[in-house]
Amino acid sequence: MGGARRVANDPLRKQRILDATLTVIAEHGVHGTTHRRIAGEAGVPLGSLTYHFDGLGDIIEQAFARMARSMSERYHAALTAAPDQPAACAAVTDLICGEEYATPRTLALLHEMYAYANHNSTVAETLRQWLRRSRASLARHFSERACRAIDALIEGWPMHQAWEREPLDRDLVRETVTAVAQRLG
Amino acid sequence: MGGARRVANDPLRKQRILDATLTVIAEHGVHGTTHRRIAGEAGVPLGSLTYHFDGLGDIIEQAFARMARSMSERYHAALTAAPDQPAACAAVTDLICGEEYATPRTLALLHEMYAYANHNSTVAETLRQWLRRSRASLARHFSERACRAIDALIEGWPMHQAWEREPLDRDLVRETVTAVAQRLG
DNA sequence: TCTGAGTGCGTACGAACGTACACACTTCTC
DNA sequence: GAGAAGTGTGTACGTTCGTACGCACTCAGA
Repeated sequence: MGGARRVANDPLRKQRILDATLTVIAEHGVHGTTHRRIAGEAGVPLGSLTYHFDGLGDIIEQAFARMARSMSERYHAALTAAPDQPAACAAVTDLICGEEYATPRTLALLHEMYAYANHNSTVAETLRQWLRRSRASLARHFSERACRAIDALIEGWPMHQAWEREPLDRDLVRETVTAVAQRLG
Repeated sequence: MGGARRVANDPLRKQRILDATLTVIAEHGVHGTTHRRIAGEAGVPLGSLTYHFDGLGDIIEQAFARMARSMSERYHAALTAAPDQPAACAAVTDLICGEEYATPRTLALLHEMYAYANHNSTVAETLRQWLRRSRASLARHFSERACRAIDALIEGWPMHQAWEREPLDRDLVRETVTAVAQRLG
């Protein structure tokens, strides 16, 4: 019977492995991500990875899914807190310029995810979900057309800026976002 | 003496290998790019790669450099052809919506390059050069502040759109670009 | 206390990889 | 025609990878 069910010794191990995976990807890229590096980063034995996951692809897919979920939540929280459109513009400006979203680690992971999604349909679906949710968060404050333009700005600006020497001009970002929001309704 | 200089049988071989490398990267990602796949795609023997290049990293670096140069030239040509700012806005709209720049293959390669540049300083420098050149092309028609915003749009919009089902709304893009250009000088 | 089912891990193996290198081939000089 | 020098390639080697799997361990039920 199923009664003799043992419980896992370390229930958080799966999540620790996924977090370690994201660290390895951010540091070495997907092309440098291996079972052994992940195990070393997470401090777990090599066999633990094949026990909890169905291969390296499965680990990477779940790691990206985990990242997408946590980013989606932060995104949603930042935008739903805004009472009106000017506040929403400020929130978007924070997302673009801020220290939370546009960290080097996050941007590196985002690039890796976009690149990997081109070759893995599961990650591609995860990515589409996250784009859909972020647009839904924007739609509370902006017209559908404005959403598309602002989404492009949120996407492109930090990515470009990551390769510049100087920090982003916050006033310029806010002015651009506001202009787009007003012009497109 | 150096007089007995033999000439290469196939002087275009290096370029064919680099083009094949880009094809392999677009199809399998950097993480799935190997000497053997490149050789197969280019139709050259395996030993030919180690003869012409100093390892796989060298091949990838030169392939990305080749891509950046050709894209930079197209970018420059599209923008210098525009006589005034409205024409430049149209050119930018074409870059974002067009069939030339925003192809699935090009976008996939761009993502791979951005991701790889985080872990390879040579490719990072190549990327910075290409960003500098594209901004210089924009600067012929727009203020420096407008350049930054438009650059972000060119970057972010096709990348987002690649994951949508429906094609881009050309009028929306043109209106956004024009609005940003006017508002920021 | 004994048993058995489920948990978790150390190790080993086949495959694929990057790279080196011995060797054929071609063309120029004498 | 003989030798030299540079071009290009087939193959083989050492390494590292992903993954499988036998085995130790733990505890619920009898």
